[in-house]
Amino acid sequence: MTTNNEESVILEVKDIFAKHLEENSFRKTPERFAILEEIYRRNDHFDAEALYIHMKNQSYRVSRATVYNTLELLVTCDLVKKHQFGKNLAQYEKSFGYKQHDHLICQDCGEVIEFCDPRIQQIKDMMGELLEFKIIDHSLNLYGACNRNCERKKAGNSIFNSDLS
Amino acid sequence: MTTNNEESVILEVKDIFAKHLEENSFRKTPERFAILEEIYRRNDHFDAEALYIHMKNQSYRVSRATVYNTLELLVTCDLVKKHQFGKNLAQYEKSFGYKQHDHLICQDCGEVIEFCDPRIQQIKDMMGELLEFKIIDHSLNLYGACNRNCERKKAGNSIFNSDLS
DNA sequence: TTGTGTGCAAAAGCTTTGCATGTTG
DNA sequence: CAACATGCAAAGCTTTTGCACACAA
Repeated sequence: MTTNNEESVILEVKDIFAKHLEENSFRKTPERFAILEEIYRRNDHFDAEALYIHMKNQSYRVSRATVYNTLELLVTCDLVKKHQFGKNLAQYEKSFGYKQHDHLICQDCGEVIEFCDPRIQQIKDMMGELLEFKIIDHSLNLYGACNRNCERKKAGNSIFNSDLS
Repeated sequence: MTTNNEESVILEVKDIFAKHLEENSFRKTPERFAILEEIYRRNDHFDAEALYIHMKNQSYRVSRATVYNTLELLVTCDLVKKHQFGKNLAQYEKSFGYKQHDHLICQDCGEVIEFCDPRIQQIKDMMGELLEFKIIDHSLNLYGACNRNCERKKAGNSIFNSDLS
């Protein structure tokens, strides 16, 4: 993950966001792009308040209302994904260029690990057909306890794949 | 689902709850058993407020604090399951004697359909081993739109509205 | 009798809304 | 210039907490 790559991703998602705003006659404000950039410089799961505080700390003048409003816009155009990991607190993560993945959450330390499994897509397809539902989205969270010392793992965050297909 | 069967289930879960309370030196209060009974007479997904209102409407004197406290106890001893269907609102359902199942949620009308798929257990087992996690629980929600008339359903069955009757 | 549980109301925490001001198109 | 977006603060909602009283053990 080079800095150059990060920069090019940011340019790309800004472009996507700009198009989305244009298509829906929303205004291209500096706040909206600043929030998008801030999100794409992160590599973790975060809540709205953390994002707001982090921008404040960088002396960026932005309000909670705008943060929430922009997050909603970004979710709508699939640049950001919104999660609920068992608490009454929405968590977000960037989603452009990411493979569909699910989450394993340690109930002791809160660590979130990502994983992929093709069977989940099979379940979606099958249940959609069986129950006559048009399935748009899903959320699969596994809750448990990491077997090793939570504190050390809290630092890192990894993506594992087990692609059976 | 005969009434006799419902009554015997209620007796059984009250017994389980009583044992759980004893084992943990919690007191067996009438409120706690009344809430348990109320939950086991329902067949839907409900939120804490709906349960509270419903008991109030039956002239049962109970407080929100006790409802939340008791729900927590019931979740701990696996008599009730707690869900988050994408909103900042916890939903509950009785869980004794129920096969493990997951949920399909209509984003238009809020209808909740339950389904089972053995592959989810396979995913849990595999990911637990692969990622060295002891998996305790999971939540799989599929979100989408039911292909048929949502509006009719919206009136009768909405998990997002309290049953005040 | 003792200490936990309860009811009530206030507080806390996350999110949304109203309004005056600023800025995009 | 008009309409929409923003900032700020207040309000809304769900859930938790503090305190005095009640009651289970």
